[in-house]
Amino acid sequence: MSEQAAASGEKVPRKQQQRSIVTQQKLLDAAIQAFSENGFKGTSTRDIAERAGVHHPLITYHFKNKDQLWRAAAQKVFSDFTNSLSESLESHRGKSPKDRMCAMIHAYVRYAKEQPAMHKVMVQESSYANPRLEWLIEEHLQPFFEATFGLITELQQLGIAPAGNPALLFNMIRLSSGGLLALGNELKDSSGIDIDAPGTLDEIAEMVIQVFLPGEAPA
Amino acid sequence: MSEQAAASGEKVPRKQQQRSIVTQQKLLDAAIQAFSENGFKGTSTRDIAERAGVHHPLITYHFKNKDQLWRAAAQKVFSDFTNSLSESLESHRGKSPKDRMCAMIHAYVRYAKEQPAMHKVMVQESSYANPRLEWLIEEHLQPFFEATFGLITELQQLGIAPAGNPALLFNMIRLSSGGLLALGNELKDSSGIDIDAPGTLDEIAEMVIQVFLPGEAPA
DNA sequence: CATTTTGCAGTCCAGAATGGAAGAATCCCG
DNA sequence: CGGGATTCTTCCATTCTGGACTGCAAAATG
Repeated sequence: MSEQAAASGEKVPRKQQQRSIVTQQKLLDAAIQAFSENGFKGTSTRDIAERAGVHHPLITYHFKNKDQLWRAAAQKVFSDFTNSLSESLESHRGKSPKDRMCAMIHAYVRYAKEQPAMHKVMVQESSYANPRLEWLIEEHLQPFFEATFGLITELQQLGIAPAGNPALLFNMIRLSSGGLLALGNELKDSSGIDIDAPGTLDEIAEMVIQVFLPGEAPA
Repeated sequence: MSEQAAASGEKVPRKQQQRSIVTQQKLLDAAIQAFSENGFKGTSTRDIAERAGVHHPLITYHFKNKDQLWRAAAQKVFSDFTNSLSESLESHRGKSPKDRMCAMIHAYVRYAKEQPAMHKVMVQESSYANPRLEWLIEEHLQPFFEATFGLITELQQLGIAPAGNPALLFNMIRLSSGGLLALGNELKDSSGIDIDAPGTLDEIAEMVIQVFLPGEAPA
């Protein structure tokens, strides 16, 4: 479309400069960090800019306003997650439902460690009804959840996962996996669990599997 | 000590007036609500005062500052919880470990519904190391957790709870129970789970029990 | 290399949040 | 009912917040 536009006399936009990409990236990373620590209301654009090492009016320039910056940051977190997940699922295509679910849990735990902001942001935005929560659900949670409910139901029919409301079961799995990583700072002092220790991540994933998928896969 | 002080000539403080107690209560309730919605940084003392229907300098008067108000609010939430829990445990004294744990889970779910602020605040304060988190752990979480680890270990030895790190297991139970209620706003739209529907609370508790305590109690 | 667009620094503003001072109203207790 | 403590209200100075604006620097394009 844009080349056609050029042919028809409309101005064609120049390509984005490298330094601009770097600035946006720095702002997004800082925003994810800040928003996950202090929530939307509790985060000032100046704080984000400072973390990014950038003058604060650049936020207006690159993202228009605080709300759009939040959306861009959330978009990054969740699409990175989706990529990470589908990569993992890809390599387990054709395997048994239990294998696929196990792969999913491992991927989820791994990403929750790498980006604990994902879980934190979900909890924070769920605190009260707001447009960001609606956006989050529609854009990212719904599609992912609905795709997974099917797998859960299948596992229940195979006797691998316990019976009951699959949506409830799925959310418990999600909270057990993601919640632990989001609580990182607390767990060390309250329970002696060090999520940075090597092996802890796999230990968590394996325990989730053991608890939520206790049945053996049929031969 | 204070009566002796009066005898020895020191001035004895007058008793607190009723209206003062009411004001403090209103402020505490408003604070719990506000802090759980927007976190510590995201909450302004003026917002709290407004929710409480009270002039904002009264916060300074009654609680000295925002930090102390937060502590008083958290204190209320957690000691209410502790009371609710020990009441439930009291009525199951002498029962089997599994019965006691089941009672605990039901009590936890019930309280998490009544006061979702408890879970939200824990997640929010865990976002980064801070003095409030330290206080929370030392004052409320540590004691509760350590008391429960023993019960979990016992259940594992009886073959009722799955093997593995008891601290990890306990935290998964806690997150599965409390997390669902804290996500209330999200679950309805993302998963079709209505935590306000009658029976949902028991359904959650029963599923947690089914998943985390699958073994039968020995006769 | 000249021109034009893109990206950035610095400044500014109106409104909101903050802590706190000072005085008025209310209530307890003798 | 009066003195003294408690509780509340009004007001202020300072800082913070999101966002707008201007002009300069840097890079892309021909």
